[in-house]
Order: sequence, then structure tokens, then C-alpha cells
Amino acid sequence: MKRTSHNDKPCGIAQTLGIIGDSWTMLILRNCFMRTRRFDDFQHQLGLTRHVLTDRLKKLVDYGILKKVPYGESGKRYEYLLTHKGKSLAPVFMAMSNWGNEWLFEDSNAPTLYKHQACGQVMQPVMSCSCCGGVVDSSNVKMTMGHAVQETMKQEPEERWDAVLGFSPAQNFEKNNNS
Amino acid sequence: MKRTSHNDKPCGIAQTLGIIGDSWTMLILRNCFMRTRRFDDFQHQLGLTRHVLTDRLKKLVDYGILKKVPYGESGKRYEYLLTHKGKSLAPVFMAMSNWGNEWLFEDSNAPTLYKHQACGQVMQPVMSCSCCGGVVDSSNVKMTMGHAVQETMKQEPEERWDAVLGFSPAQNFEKNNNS
DNA sequence: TATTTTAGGTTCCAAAAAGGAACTTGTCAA
DNA sequence: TTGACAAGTTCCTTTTTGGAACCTAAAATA
Repeated sequence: MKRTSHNDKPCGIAQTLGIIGDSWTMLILRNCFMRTRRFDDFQHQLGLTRHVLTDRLKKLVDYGILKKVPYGESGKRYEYLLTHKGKSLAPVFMAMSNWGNEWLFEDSNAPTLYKHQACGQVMQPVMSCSCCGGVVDSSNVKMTMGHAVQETMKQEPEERWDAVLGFSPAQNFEKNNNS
Repeated sequence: MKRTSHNDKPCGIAQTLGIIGDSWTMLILRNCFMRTRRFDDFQHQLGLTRHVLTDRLKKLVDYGILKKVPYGESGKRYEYLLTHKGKSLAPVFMAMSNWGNEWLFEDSNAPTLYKHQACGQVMQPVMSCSCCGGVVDSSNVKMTMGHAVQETMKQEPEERWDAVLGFSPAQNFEKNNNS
């Protein structure tokens, strides 16, 4: 009766969720991005129990998202630092905080702000197309999931580029209409 | 000894994680994007237990991410459809699957593909700046978290635009180096 | 019309994970 | 040498999952 693992599913989303798909892991990483590095700092800032923290840090190190680096004279104390693989999660955080800012807070009260070094402006992170540079959102992108996932969903070939991301206008809903 | 809630934390990331911060919720939504709408379809495709599914669908409806729409003659059977709020999570999924494709699979074997309707190309989703349109990644963006979060982290004002996202070059790490 | 299947759950139980708190082991600093 | 700090580990209790069976109403089929 082991808890279900998503790590063997043939889908980038499922496998990613197998790694970061719990709230403590993501909050630990959020604090890594905010320069927290040490066990007790994570524990005090986040308020999670020590053995959950131990477990999550170990997994993140095993996955290569954090690295455990000795510091101090003795070499028996460690800091947890983001690897390149870990830093590459930045767009996931940006997308999440942008969604949270838009839907969970008043616009004027957004708790997370980003500043783009290249242009110096406070900005919103926008998904764009690697080919044409245009904005990509749920109204103008289609996605396909790879054959293995398709088969578990029993989709026909002609449906494979038809995820809801590219829904028809009739199925759009108003903002703030959740009835 | 209730499980910790992140919904009251003054941070868009924490609150978002309070809502979608578990792996089943995100996989349910992934399947919503793939046009799954009905209870039993979710259950068979994902293989989760029925009462976890009941619980997650209810929460997603309560949060306004899904809407429960009657169908059929009697009006006593329901479909779960993404609201606008739910569809707005598309960038989070794109960022996650893009990270998974890059770090968890061989390049040639990426299980999730995106096609941009505007230009017709298979594309990668790229985070860009709403002001200048340039690429935004961990090397050229800084982030700040809002005063309330800063206070829990005891950061000084001058550190507030200094999240690791904009780390110094000396602290970069090689891809595939997780030692 | 009677029976079966489908949809959307609920109930029950055992196992796993999370929370709370105290305890350990080694370092450092006064 | 005493006390505080860092990084865990251990013990115990409560919540959540997983697995499977059961329930009720609506639709389909024979």
C-alpha cells in the first residue's frame, strides 16, 4: 500500500510532480531562491517538522536539484544550494506566483514582484513562443502528450493536438464566474 | 495536529501551493486540459482512489478552478470543466512540462509538445518580460516577496531584490553536475 | 418490462505520512 | 566548562492515502 509514485509515468508533468509535487518541497525551493541555505533557517522560516525537512532536503539532493556543500572549518556543517537544475525551476515559480498574484490577491496588493535585469523594469513573466516570440496562453496553444500517455487516455490520433488549452470560444468562461 | 495550511501565508507561491500543491490535484488538472471531464474517466486514467478524487474535485470546484456542470436529461450527472481561472494555470503546466522535458528525458524523447496556433510551429514555452519582451531566466531576473514574507525571513531591505534568481556567476553550477 | 451497465459517489479498514516534542551528537564561542 | 548552535534522529499520535467493497439513481439493452 505504498503511496502512488508518478515517477514512472511517461509524461513530463507527471514526472516533475513526482519530484516537486508537494507543497513543502516547493516552499523549501522558494526559500532557496530567497537565499536560505541552512537546515535550521528552513525550519524556522517554514515551520515544518524537522524530519519532514530532512526527508525533503535529502530527496532534493538525490534528484540533483540542491547540492549539499560543507562549510566552516570542520567540514561537518552543510549548506543546501540550488544546482543549475534547481535554478531551472525558476519559470515554474514565476508562473505560479503570477497566477497567485492575478487570481488570489487584489492587483494592487501582489506580494511577489519581478525585476528584469536586462531592461530594469518591474515586470510580469509572460509565456512566449520560442519560434515567433508571440504570447502563448490557453487560447492559442495546443498540446500533445506523447503516445504512452495518449494510450492511457484512449485518445484518437486526430484528438492529439486538441487539449483544452486550445478550447473553442463557446467554452470560455468569464473571470470570477465560478458558478 | 491538523496538516499545515499555506493558504493564509502572504505569498502568491505559498497560496497557490495551498490550492494545487499536491500531485493528484495537478494531474487531475492535466487531464482536464486533455479534455477529461467525468468522474470515472479521471479515476480510470489516473488510478487514484475514488474518495481522494471526490475530495480533490470538490476543492477545485470550491476554489473556482473547475465548474461542475450538469449534463443529460435528468440533470443529475455532472461534468467537470475548467473555468477561466483554471485555464489560466496553463503557464504553470507549460513551465513544469518544459522543465521535465529538459531535465528528465532525452531531448529527442520529450513526451509533451506544444504547438503555437499563431505561428503554427511546434515550440518551447519561454518566459519573457512583459515590458521588453526579452527572455527571462534565472540569470537575469530578481524577485522580491512582499514585506510580510520578508519579515518571516528577517531580510534586510537591501536584500529584497536579491533572490537567487539573480545569482552571481561564481555560484553557477554545471548542468548534470549534482555532486 | 426486467436486467445490466454506467455514473458518481460513500463506507470500512490497514498502511503511510505528517505533526509535536524531546533527545542526540558534534562545533563553536566565551 | 558551560552554554548555545547546527543538523539531525527517535518516539508517539493524528491525518491522509490506498484498496476494495458497497450504494443509489439514471441510461442502455434484451
